[in-house]
Order: sequence, then C-alpha cells, then structure tokens
Amino acid sequence: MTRRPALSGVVQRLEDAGHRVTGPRLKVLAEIADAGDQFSAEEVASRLPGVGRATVFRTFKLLVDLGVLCRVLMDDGVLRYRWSRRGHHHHLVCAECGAVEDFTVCDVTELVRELTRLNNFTVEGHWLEVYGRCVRCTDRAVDLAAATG
Amino acid sequence: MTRRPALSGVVQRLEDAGHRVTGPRLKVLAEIADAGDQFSAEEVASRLPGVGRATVFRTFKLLVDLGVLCRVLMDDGVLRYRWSRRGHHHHLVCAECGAVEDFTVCDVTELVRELTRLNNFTVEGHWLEVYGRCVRCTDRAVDLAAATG
DNA sequence: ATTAATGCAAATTCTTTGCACTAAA
DNA sequence: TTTAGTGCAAAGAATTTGCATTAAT
Repeated sequence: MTRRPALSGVVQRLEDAGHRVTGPRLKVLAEIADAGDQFSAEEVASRLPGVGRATVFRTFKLLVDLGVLCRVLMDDGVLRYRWSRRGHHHHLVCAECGAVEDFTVCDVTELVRELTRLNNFTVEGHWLEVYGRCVRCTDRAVDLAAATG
Repeated sequence: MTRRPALSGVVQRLEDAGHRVTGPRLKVLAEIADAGDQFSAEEVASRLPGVGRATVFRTFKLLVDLGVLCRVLMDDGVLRYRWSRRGHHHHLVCAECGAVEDFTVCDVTELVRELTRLNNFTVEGHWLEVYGRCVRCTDRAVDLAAATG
C-alpha cells in the first residue's frame, strides 16, 4: 500500500547532505521502515531501547528537513510522521482508524496564492490536513446502518 | 483591528450551553479579551496568578468547543488561540511578526470535497493554515532591500 | 443539598539540552 | 586527531488528572 523508498536511497540522501549514517541512525531508519503507516518519534524511541531518544528526535528532524519524512497533524492535535514520497502533498486522515493517505491538490497552492494576494500577504507555504473517514471505515458504517435499520 | 465579541455575548453562550460563568472563568474571559491578536493558554495562565492553570485550560477547551475560540497552528508547530468571529475560516500567519489574519476561502471546502471524493474518502473537516509575510513585514523587507542595495 | 467548577500539586507527554564519550573520516 | 554523532539524564514546555474544597443553584 504505502511504498517506501529503499533504505539505501535515504542513506544516500543523508550522506549527500553531509551527514554520517552510523549504527544508531540506521536502527532508526530500519525501525521506521518497518513501522506502520505513520508513527510518532516517541513510539519509535520506545521501540529502540538501545538508542537514546535524543538520537531519534535528532534523526527525525534531519529527515524532515531533507524531505524524507513529513509531519502529519492528527485530528486531536497530536503530531505524527510518515514517509514523504512526493514533493508537495497533503493528507487524508481517517478520524476512525487513523489511516493516512496522501493526496495532491494541484490547485490549492495557486488558489491560496491568488486569494491571499488579495490580502497583500506574501505566501510562503501552507499546511492542509483533511479529516474524515477512509473507504473502509465509511463502508463499515454503512453496513452497520443497514444491519441495524 | 480585531473586533472581539462583547464579553456578555460569550457569557450568554456559555450559559446557554449549560455552564456556570463564575469568578475565575470571568477572569480568563477578561484576560483574553484584553490579550493581543492571539495567545497561548500558558501565557494567559501565567498572567492570572490567582487562577489555576487547569481552569484556564478547561475554559479554553470549552470555548473552542463552543466555537468562541479557534486554534491557530503557528509556523513552528506551536498551538495558539484566537477569537473566532466567523464560522468556517482559515488563517494567514505571518512568519515574521506572528500576526494572524482570518481569511475565508469559499472554494477550498468544495475543492477538497471534490478531490477527496475521488479517493472515496468521506470528508468531515479540514485544517488549513497559510504561512507567509503580512503587508507590513513584506514592505519592510522591500524598504530594507532598497536602502541596502 | 446537590453538583459544577476550582486550586493545587503531581503526573504525563513530547521534546530539547548539556556534556562527557565514542567512533567515523 | 578532529569533529559529527551518541547516550544518558536532566530540564523544559504544554497539558492533563486526582482530589479535596468551594461556591452556585
């Protein structure tokens, strides 16, 4: 479902950016490669007892800066992370199961730019999260209604 | 600049929702009525030594639920609050001075709805923050460039 | 009387920082 | 050998929770 970049590719990117990729950092990478759809730094840290949490947080920050990971703001305000495979994209966050899908609204950038031009505001970026229910959770609700009603 | 609802109106809304508006809660309301453009719960709490922080946080949550306040996600991931005067709206957050303006992108809702329909996703809401520079900060940058260059 | 609301302090959660230490280059 | 990267533990922030107390109704 969620195709992730090969670890070697990520290692390459880190090295290209002038960073060393050593033991602990590799463990973090391996862990998030195996992790689910999205994950928190805290979660990953607690799954790697040998690795200091500082290392996990430092590595996460690095990966976000490099565009390898992106941050997802969950419905309840909690911040999680997920692999970033495209350039600019947004998230569909399922309020029920928490699944996250990417989507690219090509027009949002332009739309926002245009609209904010009217406000004399120089737009430099935006954050858009969409919340709702994924197919599976929607279907389940419909089935339930049919069975009950 | 930012017109706020009369306190009495807010008190009314709280009472209509079945809440008592007593001393400490009034102090919180008065404080955020006097506060700047936007504020954090922490800030307000520390400005009201006589009021327990729990009360501030509980009151903030209440006000958000009632739609009196809305949350603003700042550039750096910090959450702040501001009076919510419209129904659905978004924010223009200045990365330089931190000023926040509201804006209503009438089309975003529809656009997002349409685009996510393609993903079989039932949209229930979205969060959009736009970051950039407000007029004043943009002008200042231009002036500076002119003076320097 | 009954029960919402409160203060306080402790507990949580998530994240950053200081610093001596280890290991790449 | 120089310096990036590390672990650990402590410090922070931003909340939340437990609970006995207070104050509206």
